[in-house]
Amino acid sequence: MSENSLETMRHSAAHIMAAAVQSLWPEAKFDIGPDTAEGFYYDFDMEHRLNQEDLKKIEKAMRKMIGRKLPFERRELSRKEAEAYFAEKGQSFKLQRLADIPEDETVSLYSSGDFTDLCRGPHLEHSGQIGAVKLLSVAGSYFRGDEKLPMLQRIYGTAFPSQEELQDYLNRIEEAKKRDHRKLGAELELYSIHEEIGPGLVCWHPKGARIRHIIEEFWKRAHYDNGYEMLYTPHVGKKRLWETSGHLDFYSEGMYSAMDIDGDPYYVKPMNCPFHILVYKSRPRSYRELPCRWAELGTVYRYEKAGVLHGLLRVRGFTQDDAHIICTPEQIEDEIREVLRFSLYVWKSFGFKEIKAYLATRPEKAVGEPERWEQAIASLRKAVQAEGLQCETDEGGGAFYGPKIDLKIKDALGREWQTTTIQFDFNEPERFDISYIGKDGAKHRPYMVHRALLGSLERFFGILIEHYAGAFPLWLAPEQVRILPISEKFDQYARNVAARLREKQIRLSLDLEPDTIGGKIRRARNQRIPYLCIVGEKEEESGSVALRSQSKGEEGMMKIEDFLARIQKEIDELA
RNA sequence: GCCAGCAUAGCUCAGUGGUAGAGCAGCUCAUUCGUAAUGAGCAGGUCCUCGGUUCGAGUCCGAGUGUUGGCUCCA
Repeated sequence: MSENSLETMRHSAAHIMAAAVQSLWPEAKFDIGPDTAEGFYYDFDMEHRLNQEDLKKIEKAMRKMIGRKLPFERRELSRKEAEAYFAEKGQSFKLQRLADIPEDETVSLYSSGDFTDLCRGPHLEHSGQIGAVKLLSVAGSYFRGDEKLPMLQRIYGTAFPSQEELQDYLNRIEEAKKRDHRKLGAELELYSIHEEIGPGLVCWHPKGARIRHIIEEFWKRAHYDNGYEMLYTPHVGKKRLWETSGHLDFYSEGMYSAMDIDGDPYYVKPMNCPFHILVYKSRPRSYRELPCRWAELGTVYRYEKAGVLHGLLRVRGFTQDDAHIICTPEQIEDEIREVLRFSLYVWKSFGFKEIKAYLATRPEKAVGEPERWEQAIASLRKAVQAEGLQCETDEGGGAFYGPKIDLKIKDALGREWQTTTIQFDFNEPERFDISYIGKDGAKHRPYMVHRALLGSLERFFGILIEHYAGAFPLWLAPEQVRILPISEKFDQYARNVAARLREKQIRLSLDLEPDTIGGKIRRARNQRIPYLCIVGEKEEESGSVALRSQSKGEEGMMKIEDFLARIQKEIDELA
């Protein structure tokens, strides 16, 4: 049985890679080798530590096998026979994988050349049908992904039908490297992380901070316009608070150890919710004042394992664009829908159009009555449908305290990023015993929803840098315009132009260095400045600038008023 | 945290056991220029840290720190 899909080809390529590894290191033990979204991998266990040189050797052996058009031969056999086969070969991982196969399923082996693998298939007819192959990297990987189990060596590779398609893929990787926010972050002087301060702790430089400020202003305006109020809350709280909230029971591995203040242990906050709840609890609440929509750009600190830190995308101190919505059960559906609508508006404003939803439902171990879970999930589902979002359901994937919707956005390179999260919480309202007085004069338990739209400002900034490849749209650009006089003779005119633009709050600089115009342009281009105004004799005579834009290049002479009108319009449209 | 790499000037990198190098950036001087690099000069180093081997370590060995690619986890 064979099927010539890309997945099948990659899976077959994984087999051929395993065969090549077996030919080079006969003592290797094999785990599994599936295809992935981008290619394939195979996990091995052996004494020899694989390196880059080995990948070349393996690739070479693979090419040979591909050239020999080795058939993939399927053989079905009894569980006993299969066990005997892998036991004889000393393939202990294969024996464990074999034990995972349900009793009623047939056990099949696939052979290609001297390599035989436990495999459901399907495969290509023969290895000659594998197109262009490339091995990419070696990495460690736990058996079954469990950190208590042995660490295996994983080789990642990819395969495409043709050399051209493979080259396209490799070019995309190159393009992604050029956009890497860590590289651009240093080049454009946006942020830095210092060994002396600590890993995962971010310093925002003037240009990065300027962008953050613009994001925050936009965010606050949008929240006020959409019925939210802002809170500011402290960075630390007593041990007792975190016991009440349940964080010390369920989240302690993410929290830093306590500090002593007057003999009392205090913890730095990993979340803002307990503080918001105490604001709610500061006096009795009536149903008339619900929903409460309270937002905060709350800076939190979470312990992340050293190996997972990654630029701005995974850090230990970050600012969540957090909010908590406390409302009555009758309001919950509208509230969820409103949050989702608001989130999509924010994403659109920042230039992200493709968005997918992931709904996570009740896990085995959960708090809260099942009916509440059902109502919550139903309202999440309705909201997603109402907004016409594509949605996948992750059954049992919710947190123990409530179901959630996560949004993933697609960037300019088609990569997905998890950002927005909208989470029900049936735990904390109980633990803090919060209530509201209903129409009936009785106390009722409100619903509570946590939500972060951008996720965290650090992570969002990282995504934004890569999405725009450092060339921020005009409204976000830290330096919107640079004025470049042709020579020092026109410095004064350049200053006059700058003054005209500054009156309109345009962020700009003047390049008065004694360089050639080519040198100045090059420098400005490298800084990804949206508009360059080149000024010389002709411009001075006519009260204009020679415009060069980041997106279109040379655009010719333009009156200062016309230029101002144009960029003002662009800024207003968040373009 | 675990596995495997990497760490030399602000940045990108060369330097295989014998006196630390280049380009760019910086500073100074000259040049006054029309759309992606004007020229010359100067300055710049705890070769990540600590320990070891050696007559001698940027180079070899060990430990630590940071970082990269993964695993696990997640905003």
